[in-house]
Amino acid sequence: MPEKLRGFRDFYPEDQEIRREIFETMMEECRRFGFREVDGPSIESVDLYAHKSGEEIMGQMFNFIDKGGREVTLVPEFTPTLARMVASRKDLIKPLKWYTLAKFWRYEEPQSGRFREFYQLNADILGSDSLHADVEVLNLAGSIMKGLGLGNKVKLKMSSRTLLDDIIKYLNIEKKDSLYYLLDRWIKISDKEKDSLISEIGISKENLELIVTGKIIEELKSPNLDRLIKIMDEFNEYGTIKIEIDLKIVRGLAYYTSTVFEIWDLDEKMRAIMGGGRYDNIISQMNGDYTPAVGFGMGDAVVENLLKREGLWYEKEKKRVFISIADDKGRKYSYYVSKKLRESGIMVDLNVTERNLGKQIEYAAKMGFKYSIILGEREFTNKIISIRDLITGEQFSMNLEDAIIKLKNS
RNA sequence: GCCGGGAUGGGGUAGCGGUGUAUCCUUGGGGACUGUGGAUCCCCGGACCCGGGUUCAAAUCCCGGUCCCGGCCCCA
Repeated sequence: MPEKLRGFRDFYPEDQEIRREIFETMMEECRRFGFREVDGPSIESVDLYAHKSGEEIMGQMFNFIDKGGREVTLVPEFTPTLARMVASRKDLIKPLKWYTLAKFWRYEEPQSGRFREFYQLNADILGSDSLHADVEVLNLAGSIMKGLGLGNKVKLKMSSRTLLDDIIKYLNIEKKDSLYYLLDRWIKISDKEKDSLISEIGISKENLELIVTGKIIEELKSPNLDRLIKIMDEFNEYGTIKIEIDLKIVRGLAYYTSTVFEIWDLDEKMRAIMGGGRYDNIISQMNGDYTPAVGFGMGDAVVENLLKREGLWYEKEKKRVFISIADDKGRKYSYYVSKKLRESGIMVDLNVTERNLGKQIEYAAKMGFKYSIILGEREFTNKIISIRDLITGEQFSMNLEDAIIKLKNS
């Protein structure tokens, strides 16, 4: 039997149904915030990602030569596609609030919370450089967390590239990139590596401490700091999840310009659940029109890990009805009954085997149905249906109209 | 791309050079049951990841690959 490809996943019903509910929760929250759904291609030209550091990025993309000789890749992220879509439509009324939930691919080694194919929700506001756009995007992210039942399990960590640049200037640090690198990897690297980076940057331990702990903001005056604090104040005004400044949040992407943020589980045992920030220059790099933007991406894998850890990975109870039949009259009657029930909006499954009644009811019970309707000559002749509650064992007979009311209300 | 640990029916496992048909549990299918339950009993199906090598003999030892779990790099 052929194996599935490394880093790819099969989703069986018992998991897929839960995933579907989670995705619906995310997208419904986007719509409630006034975001509109968009989608893009699954394959793009590698040129679209060329603004990132050259050849090195190629090893992390699922790229190949297509039959026409084009160098293409399965899309590794949404933002460049989004930028292209916005740049090529000058008639769009700004600001845009767009979301998408799609599959993305990266050719990397699979590990906890990371696969080669994954789903990612993206939500962005384009065409506003106001801090209120940042707030709206963050409120959406916080509301999604609440909607998933994770409101008190996670926190939002904020920083700002421009603020960090102010700090670098204030403290007279020359090796900016090395400092970014050090902060980004702060939790992961050993003291020895830290020391070597510290001496390379030429920063004093006291000053570094001010950055890492965030205490630096108490003595710094800067419009970028004011902006960040205003964002946080307004975010707290709306009130969804915890928020804090963490100057160690850098994010790897070159295109972020000011605000950057991540959502983490409270004890920071997992990877970031969501990440994003403000990217004001990508679209103008494509068509010259200044279109500032802010948004985030949230993958499915870490969310799933966290929901499982918190015991929230389970299917909400569903009302489901299975029709069992006792004889040929019942079989024929079942087509009429199932059609009426389905037309009234009730989800109905029915027996598609030659099994005897006992086996049918056993099947319905094992599959987790709440009710089994039983149809046979008796029901057909008397124009009734019998409903057996598979949890309590109670059984009633009634006419179809009353049964529809009962099934819809239970 | 690199490093560590794994892989035995659908799931979980025992066996770790030779011992009869590879163990046990579970799941799946059928029957006992011609209009009523996950019980019970009976029957059936189903596995040593792939390829080389060592050996009289390999599920077992060695090498390579694949996939899984985790970590590094990177993180969109």
